[in-house]
Amino acid sequence: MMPIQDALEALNGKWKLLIISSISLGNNRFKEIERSIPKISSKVLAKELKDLENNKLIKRTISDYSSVLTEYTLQPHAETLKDVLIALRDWGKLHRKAIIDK
Amino acid sequence: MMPIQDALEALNGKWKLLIISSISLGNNRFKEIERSIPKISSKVLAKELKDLENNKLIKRTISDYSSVLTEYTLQPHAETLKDVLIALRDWGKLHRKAIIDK
DNA sequence: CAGAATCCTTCGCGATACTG
DNA sequence: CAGTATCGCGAAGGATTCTG
Repeated sequence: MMPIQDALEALNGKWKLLIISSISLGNNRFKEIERSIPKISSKVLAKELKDLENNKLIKRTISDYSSVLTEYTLQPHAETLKDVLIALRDWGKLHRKAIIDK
Repeated sequence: MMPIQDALEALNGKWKLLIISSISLGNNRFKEIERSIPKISSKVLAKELKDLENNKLIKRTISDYSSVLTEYTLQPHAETLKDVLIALRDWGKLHRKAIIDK
């Protein structure tokens, strides 16, 4: 039971897994991520990115003096989350069939 | 992306997956579930159980006129969530090692 | 572009007490 | 036992504006 609780705590909120998924799909810039996730605001995105960075799930790299080229990449530790994402995505499809569509 | 969002929406909050996990471990009565999840309150549990029922993830069965024998069981549709739970639990262990312990 | 600042509203959730 | 009823706080999140 406890490991699940640990995981849920690190991934709390409705955004973190989506952000990780987005980055893993090749969106590495702030605006790219923002555009890839419908309805997220820049404020929330900034905050979630910090959380993820603190939890060592992503890495922030500033490769430009003017900070216009900040990039976010997954840490190895987040790579292992892909199994979760896959399972979640598979279930999401089933769920949509079962509930949302009729 | 969207299926993940669907899944996250159905499983929102920090309790639903824990509840499903608990039921899958054999806790079928209200009090059993409550006791198995540290820190959850009866109010929150009642509300989450309703949500899960509405989403057809669990089934509520009253087998006594005085409602003292209510039981909660997983719907087939929730069984497919076990892959998510397994992935999450595996990752939770890693995460604990990586972050929480030093 | 990549955010920070501010203001404001909603909501998850806890605490406590009560009911059939 | 299996919940319901109230109260209330703090955090999450939306909208908008601003900055280097």
